[in-house]
Amino acid sequence: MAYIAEIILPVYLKNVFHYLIKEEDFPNIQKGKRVLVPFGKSNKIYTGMVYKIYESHEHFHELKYVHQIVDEVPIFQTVQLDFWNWVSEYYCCSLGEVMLFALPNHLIIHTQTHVTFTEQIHSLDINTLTDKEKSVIDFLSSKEFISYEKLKNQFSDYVIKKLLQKQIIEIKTQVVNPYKPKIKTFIFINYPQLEQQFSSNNPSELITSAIQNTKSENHQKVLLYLLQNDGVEKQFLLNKLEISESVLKSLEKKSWISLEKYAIDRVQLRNSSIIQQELSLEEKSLCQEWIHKIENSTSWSPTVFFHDLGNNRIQFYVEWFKKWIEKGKQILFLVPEIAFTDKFVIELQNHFQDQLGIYHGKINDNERVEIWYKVFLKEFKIVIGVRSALFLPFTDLGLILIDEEQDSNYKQEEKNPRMNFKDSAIYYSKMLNIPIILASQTPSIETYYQTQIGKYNIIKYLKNSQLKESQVIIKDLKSEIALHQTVGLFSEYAYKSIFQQKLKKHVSIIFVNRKGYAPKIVCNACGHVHFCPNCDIALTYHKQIHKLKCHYCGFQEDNIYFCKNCGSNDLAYEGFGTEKVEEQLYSIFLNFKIARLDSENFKTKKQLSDFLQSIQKKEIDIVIGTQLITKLLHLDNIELLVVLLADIMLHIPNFRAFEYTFQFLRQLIYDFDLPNQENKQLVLQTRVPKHQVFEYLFKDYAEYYHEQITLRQELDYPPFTRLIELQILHPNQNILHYSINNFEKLLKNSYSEYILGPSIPHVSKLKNYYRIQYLIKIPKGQNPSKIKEHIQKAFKDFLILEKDRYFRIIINVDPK
DNA sequence: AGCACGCCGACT
DNA sequence: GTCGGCGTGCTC
Repeated sequence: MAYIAEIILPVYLKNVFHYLIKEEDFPNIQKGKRVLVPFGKSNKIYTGMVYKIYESHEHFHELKYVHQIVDEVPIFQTVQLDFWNWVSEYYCCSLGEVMLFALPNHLIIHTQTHVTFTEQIHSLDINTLTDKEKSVIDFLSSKEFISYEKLKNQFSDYVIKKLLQKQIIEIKTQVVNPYKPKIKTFIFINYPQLEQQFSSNNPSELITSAIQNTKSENHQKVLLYLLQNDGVEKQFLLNKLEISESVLKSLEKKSWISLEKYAIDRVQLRNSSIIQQELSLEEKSLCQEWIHKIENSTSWSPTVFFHDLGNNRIQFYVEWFKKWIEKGKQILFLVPEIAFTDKFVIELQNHFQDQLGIYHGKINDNERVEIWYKVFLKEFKIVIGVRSALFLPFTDLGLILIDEEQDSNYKQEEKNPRMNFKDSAIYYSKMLNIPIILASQTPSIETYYQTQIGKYNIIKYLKNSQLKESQVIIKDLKSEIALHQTVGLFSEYAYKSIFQQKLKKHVSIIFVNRKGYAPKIVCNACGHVHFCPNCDIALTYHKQIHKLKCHYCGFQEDNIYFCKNCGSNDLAYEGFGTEKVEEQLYSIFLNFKIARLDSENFKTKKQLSDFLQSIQKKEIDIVIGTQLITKLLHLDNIELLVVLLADIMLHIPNFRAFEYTFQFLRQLIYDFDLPNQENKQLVLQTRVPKHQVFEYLFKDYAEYYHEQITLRQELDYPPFTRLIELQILHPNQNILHYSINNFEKLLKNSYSEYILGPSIPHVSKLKNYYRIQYLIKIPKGQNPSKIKEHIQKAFKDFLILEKDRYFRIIINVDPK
């Protein structure tokens, strides 16, 4: 009889792996702990997650042993691993991929292999070696630490193998824990030494004697300071007393002080000073009522909070959060994106101080680990975070709140697991049997539908402040261009308004949906468009850095001055992004101070907060920017917002295009707080001014919803069907197109009535892979997991048939 | 997906 | 004898 553990490994393989458990490890091994296991031919050490433990007497002789158990206690609860499993099944990816995504990088321990000389090197006769071998020896002795990988890059496998055979070099593996605590040095008075030297046990007497015993003024300063502040942090002391490190060094040499190193928290409290707005008594009692309703519903179901509170909603959230913290529960507050300057973060910090964790993409790997542990140890009662915060190891989660529920960023499509974090959070909260609140000012069609059929509860809090028609100005670009009324990219109205704002010393904001200078470079001589070498998409010109970039794969190259096809220098920069608009603004609005705000030129928190300050100080007249500008809209000297191409999203090939555009525009209206501030204006420039989406802005949400839901039903789109998007990829276009028939036969041998396609996707080649796609529309009531299994089986059979390992499949469940 | 292994052709 | 390329098979 043997004990076997099922281990999840962070590799792109479908299965879990089985390992034998050493007898001495058996009492200690547990589901949810990390273990180190040897894997592959070279027995490289991987970090795995114990998923199951069982007894068996079959086939255990072929198995390897668990090398080591990493954790003292399980770092994930059973329910969390069950959730991983659900994600992997629902979104058709491996448990390993879920693990890779769920666990911070620095919690994945790996091995480093490096190459060293053996003892034999001393007795080695250099002349017996070939030139190549000698150069390897030279290379190795020139550096202290050489990884095996590096050596392999530098020299041929053959030479390395030879040297290994001759036992001149050897490969050593070393387990590396990537997490590095932040170490700071603290300074202490070395009292025992002083006591010995000056025979006293009174601290101030000792210091006085010491001071009298040194001529250095700096030494005296330090000792005096330490008398009051023993154990001060080194850097702080150096700055405070304006001394250099050598002063401390010489004191240490005398053994009068000691320097000690400690790990400290990176996660530290940031102070802020915003006056807290309080809810009215009436609002507070409303909150009570809602909480009561949420807590006392007979069966579990999500609650939709449909409101028009704008940024004030955070006050309500705080009120709810307090209730759950009182109960000793943890809270997860998911938001589509956050920056440190975020009003919400500041507000939450005011209320919850060091009980608040902030989790977003810009946090570095080490800090991530610290946050992770604070959540695990329940030091953080509440976490505001972006989607991946869903995988944090809450031990006592009591509430999930999803803000901006309608935001499509909750769906991840770039990599596996291609999951929707909103839907997954709903499922997770069901597993935990805890309440979940989906908050929105413009609920998504699908979410609202669930409230209509009674699956979700709804709390409506709508003040219905009416938007005046005069506040949203829709300008017809097409006709203005025809009549030569436009000024550059601006309608006459927008142009004049910007001048008026300047007279009022206000800032005008211009929204453009695209980064860079121009999204397309076309040769005027031969018509050649400059494409990304890896993708079927034109390169975007970024003028500021003189580079061409692919926004899909990240490819970058230096700007070109001549057409790569015909050599002509007559190149046209078609279309526009923020940079081009900025350039045009300078020529139209002379003597205006203009600033551009996009993720290209604002990489740090400080840049952004400095920028906010300069706006408040009225040092800027016009800001041009992408999505980030929504962070400015609450500032008080801003009354004009111009959207250059308001309809751009209407034209994307997606059944939700209308919904996205509507949500986007409504969101701008709320972020800008138009209904409550009559002096503000939103100018929407469009080529389709009569489009229905603009009409709906002035109408009730219900009207928009009914129209849209009817359309969805007629066209068999969600929520009336479930969609799976399927892409088959191959680096060779011909092979792909030739073989697709074989795949199709396998795919369509069942469920063919639900399968639409094949079709060429919007971008036909991405990262050097050509793609063909299918859309599968599964009617309600059909079991989608059967169909998912069928798809995966079809692809597996297809691979066996084709014997070509370059085929890949992407299964995108519930696509955007 | 990564990696080792083995076969092959090429070059000295 | 030396070297790199590429196809293949496997990972408990």
